[in-house]
Amino acid sequence: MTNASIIPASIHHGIDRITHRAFHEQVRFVKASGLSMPQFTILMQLHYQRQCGVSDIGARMDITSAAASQLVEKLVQADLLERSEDPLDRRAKQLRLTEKGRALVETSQAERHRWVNGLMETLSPADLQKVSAAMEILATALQFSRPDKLSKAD
Amino acid sequence: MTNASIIPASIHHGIDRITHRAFHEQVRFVKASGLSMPQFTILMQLHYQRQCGVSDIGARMDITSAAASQLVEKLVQADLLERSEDPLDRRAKQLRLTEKGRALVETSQAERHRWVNGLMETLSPADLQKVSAAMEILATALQFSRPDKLSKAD
DNA sequence: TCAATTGATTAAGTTCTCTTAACTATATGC
DNA sequence: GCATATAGTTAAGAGAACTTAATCAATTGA
Repeated sequence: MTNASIIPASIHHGIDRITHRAFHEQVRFVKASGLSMPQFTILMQLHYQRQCGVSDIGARMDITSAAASQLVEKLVQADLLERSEDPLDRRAKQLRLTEKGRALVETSQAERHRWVNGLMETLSPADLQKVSAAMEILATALQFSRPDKLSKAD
Repeated sequence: MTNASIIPASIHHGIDRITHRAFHEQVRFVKASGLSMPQFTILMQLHYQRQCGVSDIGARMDITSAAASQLVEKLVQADLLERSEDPLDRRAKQLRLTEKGRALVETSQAERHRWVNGLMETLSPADLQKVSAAMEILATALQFSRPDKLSKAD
């Protein structure tokens, strides 16, 4: 660790507000889409993970694989997820977004980008540049820190 | 608007990843706290809004006031919300966080700050400084843009 | 003053998530 | 080869969040 205990409060405050806003918009979008939050969460996980099995879903969402299986079933029915047999282990299933699923995720991102743009347009070019640089730094850091893949804890 | 249509994609990408991570951690925290997401959403709304009525909750969450009333009731039972009569309009109720409610929200923020700190500690002091400056800019912008208060649309 | 509106609650019923338990099929290891 | 573990599904039922409809009390306004 390069610098411990000197993290400026401004960072916490900024992340708090971004989270609050993003969360609110996300909930609205999902509700409008007709999906439930858990269903949408699965789509997002697969967007960032490309592919995984049913029990991976359960592990990440802290629910049983039975519950995960039921949620997945609905998404498959809705043609948002593709569920195929893993050729290397025929017990397992490979889950992926369908074209329609991918499109929905992209729409949700586009919605987010819309209000982000509204925010950015209020900034001076200099501030915009600063925010852009910082975001690149953050995105890179998040890329490496991700507890995304799979934390096989317990 | 000072600058339209030239918003760098890096900003979108960064916000996307922050949102994804923050969302995941938030869901885990709420689940562990024993509350449901809608319940926790109300606590967060009151954290940022200090006080509001039952139907304000419904409006913001896109649910009927009947539903809002039921959710509020549970939070009052759990001693997380205080519900008192509005002296200026005795039909209305004033909702506020109790001390316990405030503490829970603060714990959720502390949890977020924990992983944010973990991320920040991987950065060089120079990058940390850049992120800090950008976050101040963003927090300020969000303060002014907020659709938080009440959008009395339709 | 009295009708219409508004804020909130309650009741009844629907839908969805999630759990446990039982089951199927495949894989692994002695 | 056979026992055991693993991936996933299904069924039954509990619990939560919603909705609509009915109700009550307080406010507004013509």
